[in-house]
Amino acid sequence: MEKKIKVMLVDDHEMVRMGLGAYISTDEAIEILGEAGNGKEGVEMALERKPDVILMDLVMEGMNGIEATKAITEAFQERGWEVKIIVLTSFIEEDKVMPALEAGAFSYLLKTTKAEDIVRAIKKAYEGESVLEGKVSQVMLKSSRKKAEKHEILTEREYEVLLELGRGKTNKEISETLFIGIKTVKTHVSNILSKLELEDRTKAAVYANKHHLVDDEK
Amino acid sequence: MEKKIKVMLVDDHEMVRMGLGAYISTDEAIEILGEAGNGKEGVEMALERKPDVILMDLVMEGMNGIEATKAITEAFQERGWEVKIIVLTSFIEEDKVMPALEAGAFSYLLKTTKAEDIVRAIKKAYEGESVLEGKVSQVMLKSSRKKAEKHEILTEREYEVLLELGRGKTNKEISETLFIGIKTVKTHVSNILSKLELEDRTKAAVYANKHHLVDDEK
DNA sequence: TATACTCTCCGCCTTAAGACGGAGAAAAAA
DNA sequence: TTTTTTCTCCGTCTTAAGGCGGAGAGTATA
Repeated sequence: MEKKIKVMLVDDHEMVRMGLGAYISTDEAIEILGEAGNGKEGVEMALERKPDVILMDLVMEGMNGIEATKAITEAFQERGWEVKIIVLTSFIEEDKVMPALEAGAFSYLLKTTKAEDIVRAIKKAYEGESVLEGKVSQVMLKSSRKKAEKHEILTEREYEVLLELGRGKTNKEISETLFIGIKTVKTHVSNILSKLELEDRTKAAVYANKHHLVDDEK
Repeated sequence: MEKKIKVMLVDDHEMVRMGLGAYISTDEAIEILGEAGNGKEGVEMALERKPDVILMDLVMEGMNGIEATKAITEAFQERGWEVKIIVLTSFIEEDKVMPALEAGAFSYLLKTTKAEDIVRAIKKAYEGESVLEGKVSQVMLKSSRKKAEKHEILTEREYEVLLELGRGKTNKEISETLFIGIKTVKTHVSNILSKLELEDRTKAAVYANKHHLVDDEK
């Protein structure tokens, strides 16, 4: 029992840190190395204190959890250190599961997870065993067997045109934006429609928006 | 000091409840009456234990915070009881601020709020003073002085047509969905375009999507 | 080198869109 | 009761869209 698992918390919710910290530190095998309130702080503290396990929130002001995870993973790799990052998130954010894992997250838990299960996950992570929230594995499966999003078969130029379609532009407007002839735009649009199996530009615009291809600020 | 403020927590994150609970109960003027892990439980417990103040999470599985707030407010009003509900949320969910307040929320705080400030808010709520996160007041201002969303000047029927446009339908498809003639659809579409100051159906479709008028499931 | 892909642009043709103006019926408001 | 709205539909006219086929130039790839 001489060596405790050194854990760090990164979360911008003070009360979450308090709750987690309080519960976790009741476990003799674990010690809390420190807490950080945002990604940047987290990265710095991690490099300073070399934790074994980091509980990382995803949604944070400034540097978010994915960026912080990536930064820490890379920095530790360079130095030959090791750390397991457990991503904690409020609810399944489907589109962030894969990026988080790619960024180097080792486990993925929901914040609704019971405290004792989190402690268990920390121990498992320390021992090299990854824990993924049930729903997460489903998301992974879905995204792996997902027949490559249709729009991925578009060429680069076609994709650009699709974005403009998603903004509601006419062929003329697109031709002016991309500095090409209207005829060319029409060719691209036709190709896009047939590749995406859509009937008209309006459906393409809806497609682009539904798939969050377009910037969302009104 | 004989009478403590009776507080209840409703949040589906056990660790938040633990953190909040632990901190809050260190304050002599406050006692934790109980914790609930979802809206339904929260409503039942509130009716049973008659708390003075409820800290209510907004995002929860099953019955969410807004519904729970409404249910509790109504039930207490019927019985002539009083309770102050403080809504807690992870980040500014602009579109939920007003609904929450309308449902009867007394204060609105972010989860990033420091624990001591939360305690302060509880005491103020008990004394009848509402606390609104700075950003919240801005949102309220924005939504109150907001020049009625353009689409609010649409007639009911036009609005229905706009929804179909947002789904990418053609005039013919819309006419079949709404059981009206194509000519009629065209009239509606023309009116919509001129009212919303848009040039074509594609822009209308984008508009509908950007304003979340359309159901979002892919 | 030969092949394939991408981006660019042409003409021709058909049709869905959209503007403009008009109008009847029903319901709500003045 | 008169007026206003709303919903419905008509005809006409113009044009943006989109399908089809072809093609030259540049670049990546086998």
